[in-house]
Amino acid sequence: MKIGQRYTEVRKKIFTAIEKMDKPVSAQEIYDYIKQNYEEVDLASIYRNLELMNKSDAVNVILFGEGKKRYELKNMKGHHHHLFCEGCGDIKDIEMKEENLIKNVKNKEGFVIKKHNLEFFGLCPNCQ
Amino acid sequence: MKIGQRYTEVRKKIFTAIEKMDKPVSAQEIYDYIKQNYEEVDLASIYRNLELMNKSDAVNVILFGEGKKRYELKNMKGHHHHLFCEGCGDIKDIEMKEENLIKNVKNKEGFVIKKHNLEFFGLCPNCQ
DNA sequence: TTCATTATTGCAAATGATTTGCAATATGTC
DNA sequence: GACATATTGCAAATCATTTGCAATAATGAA
Ligand SMILES: [Mn+2]
Ligand SMILES: [Mn+2]
Ligand SMILES: [Zn+2]
Ligand SMILES: [Zn+2]
Repeated sequence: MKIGQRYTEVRKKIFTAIEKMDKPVSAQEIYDYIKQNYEEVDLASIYRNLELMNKSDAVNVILFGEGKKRYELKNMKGHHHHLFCEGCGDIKDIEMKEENLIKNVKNKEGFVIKKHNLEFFGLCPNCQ
Repeated sequence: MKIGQRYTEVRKKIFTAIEKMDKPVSAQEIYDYIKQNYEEVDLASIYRNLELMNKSDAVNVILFGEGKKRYELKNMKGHHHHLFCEGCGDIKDIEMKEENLIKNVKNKEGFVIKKHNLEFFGLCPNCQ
C-alpha cells in the first residue's frame, strides 16, 4: 500500500477523507470533504492520487453507471460487493460469502433488487 | 421491448448495429458502425435512444471503468456476465450458472483474472 | 541543518463522454 | 393528403477526468 514515493499532506488528507466518509466516494466528494475539514486540495491532485492509489491497490474503483467513478479503501473491509439504490443513490455493502451470493442476496437490506452486474477483470491470453 | 412510440429508421439502425457488432458497444461505436453501413445518424440521437432502450429494458448497460458506458441487447442472449481484458480491452461473455460462479470462473477463456466487481441495483426501503 | 534533486502540487486549459434547447422533420392517425 | 406531435439534427452546454507547465514541498546527501 505504498502510493508514489512521498507521504505528502495531500495524500494524508485523501486517505483520511475516504476513510471518514466510509462509503464509496467520488473524486468530487473527496474534494468537498477536504475543503470543509482542511485546506483545499486541487481536484487534479485528487484525481492523480486516486489513479496512483488504484494502481498500487490501495483503493477499489466501484461503478454504478452514474457517469463517474467511486473509490473505496481496500484495507478497511474485506472483499465485498454493493447494493445501489436507483432511487436515491444510497449504497450498502454486501458482505455475504460468494457461494450462491446472487441467489441469497435477494431482499437483503430491505432492497428490492432489480438486477446485478458482475464483471471480471484480468488479462487475456495475448496480454499476459 | 417497446422503445418510445414510433419505430423510426434511426431506431432500426441502432438495433441492427448493436446486434451485428455482437459485443458490448459504446455509443460512439454504434455511431461509427451506422455511419459506415447506412446514412449517418446524429450521436445525440443515439444517446437519447440508448437511454430509452435502457429504461424500457431493451439493452443492458455494462461498465468496465473505461470512462464510458457499453450497451448490449437484452433479448439476444440469456442473462450473463463478462470478462474484460485490462490489456487490450477484449471482452468475453461468461455464461456459467451463478452458483459458485466467482470461484469457478478462474482461468475461464485463458484469462488470468485479477478481480471482479459485483454490484446489485434496485430500490431501497425509502424509494420503493 | 542546509542544500539539491525531483516528485508532487496548483492552476488553467484541454479532452472526451454525455446532455440539452430548439427548430426542422418524420411518423402514425384521421 | 393534412394534422399533431414524437423524434431528429445541429450547435452549444455540461460534467468528469486528464494534461502541460511552472511553482512548491519532501527526502536524503553533505
Ligand atoms: Mn463497500
Ligand atoms: Mn455480453
Ligand atoms: Zn433509495
Ligand atoms: Zn487482452
